[in-house]
Order: sequence, then structure tokens, then C-alpha cells
Amino acid sequence: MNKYNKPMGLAKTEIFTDLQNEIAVISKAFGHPARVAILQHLFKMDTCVCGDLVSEIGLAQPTISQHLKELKLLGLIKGNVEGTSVCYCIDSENWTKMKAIISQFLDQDLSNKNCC
Amino acid sequence: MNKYNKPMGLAKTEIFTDLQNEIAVISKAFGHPARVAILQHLFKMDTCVCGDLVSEIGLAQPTISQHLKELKLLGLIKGNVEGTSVCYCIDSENWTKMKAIISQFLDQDLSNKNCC
DNA sequence: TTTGTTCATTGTAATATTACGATTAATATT
DNA sequence: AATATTAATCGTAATATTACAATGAACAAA
Repeated sequence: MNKYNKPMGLAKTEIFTDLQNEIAVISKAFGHPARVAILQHLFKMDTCVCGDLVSEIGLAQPTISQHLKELKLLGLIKGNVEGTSVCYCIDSENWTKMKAIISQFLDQDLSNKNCC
Repeated sequence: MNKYNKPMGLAKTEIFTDLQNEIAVISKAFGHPARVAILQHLFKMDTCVCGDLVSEIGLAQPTISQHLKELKLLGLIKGNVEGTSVCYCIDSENWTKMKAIISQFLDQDLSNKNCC
């Protein structure tokens, strides 16, 4: 810490509403093309993808693993161990919930907003 | 640079599609609660907001200015100089475009995705 | 002309994020 | 048991992001 009430590199989440923080956290998960690519791939596949994400996307295995961890922590995907490999897929229920939160934010009324 | 083909702290955007990168860039703009709060405030106001964002949100003026710059650079908001103050508002046209891009990503088909 | 107001810019401190090599853990396979 | 496979974790290097004080630029008002 330092002379500031909060360290400089850290977002001041406590001054915002829960909804504002929630929108930010979800959006941040979509804020890297690798995670977008992972999610798109999981949607494209009819079955679960068991670890071919590394060859599919083109980043090193630890990097993909790190991105998967973030998505799993947030709840957007689920991962099941199957022998030596792990089966990942979209968490439909949570995806729907988070989609609702983001959609509500995106769908704000645009009438009378062309004033500049 | 270093022994890696790309410096470590930098996203490898060139291995992803334009759409994937676009989704990531837009999402990243929503990835901080201050920017969410700014956008919500601009939506809430019927008229343009002329600089009361600092007192409204509770971050220092340079910090708000920095966030506004990012949103303006991306095209989500417009800023018009009016005397000594600056008038900000949502860029309706761009907002609609970006909403379509994100919505398409969020609206992917969820049927047969509960395999784990 | 001086003073005040408003906002952008610069500089800087600190944490966050991204990426990958090396290693570990767990399970299959031989 | 020994080996191979798969994915997580650890450690580390580098850039990105966040926040704010100090300053500057533009304009209004006195």
C-alpha cells in the first residue's frame, strides 16, 4: 500500500454498484481473443472438447489452461475429468444468466441520445 | 523483445480472427466498472452530460478523463467542446453496431451443450 | 489583463494480465 | 513397475491497466 487509500493499479470496485461490477467482470472475461475463441469453439462443437483447444487455437498449453481457469472460475464453462484428459463445455445455465445481464446493459434506450 | 516471437505481456492478436479481436476489444471497454458507470450515466441523462461525471462517479478527474478517452477512441461516445466544458453523449450509431457484434456472440445456440 | 473554470496531458507508482518453460500430478498403457 | 499422455501449477518476463498529482491549454469572466 501507499499514500493513496487504494493501490494505484487496482480498480476501485467498492465505489460502484454490484451490477456495474458484475457487468465489468463478465465483460473482462470476453476481453481477450483467446477466451472468445475458446468459447466459440465450445459452442461450435456438438460434443465436449477434450483438450484439442491447444492445437486449435495456437497458444501454449499453460496459456490455454490459464484462460480456461478464468472462464471456469467465472462459471461460463464446466470441466470434467475423463481419464487423463479433461472435457470442457459451456455452462448453459450460467451463460444464459450472464447473457441477460450484459443484454440488459446493451439494450438501454437510445432515443433522444443524438444530442452532440 | 526477447527470445519469444512476441513479448510476454502482449496478447497475440494476429492468431485470431478479426471478429474475435473485435469482440475482445469492445468487451474490454466494458471491462471496468467506471466505464460501465459512465455509459450508464450517459444513457440515464436525457440531455448530454457536460462534465459532472467526476462528481457523479467519484474518481479523480484525470482518471475519468482517461476512461472517457478510451470510450471515445473506440467510438462508443462522442465529445463536443462547449466553451470551457465538454459535452459527452453516446454515439448511437456505433453503439448499435457494437451491440450487434456482442449480441451475435452471446446468442450462440445452446442446444445440446449440457454434455458435462 | 488577470483570474477562475474545465478538461486534457504528462509523469509515475502500483497492480493486473499475458505468455511460456519447467515441473508436477494424475491417470493410462505397456 | 516403467513409460507415456494430458492438463494443472509454479515461476518468471514483459506489457497493460488503473489511479492520481502536477501541469498545461483553452476559454470565460472580472
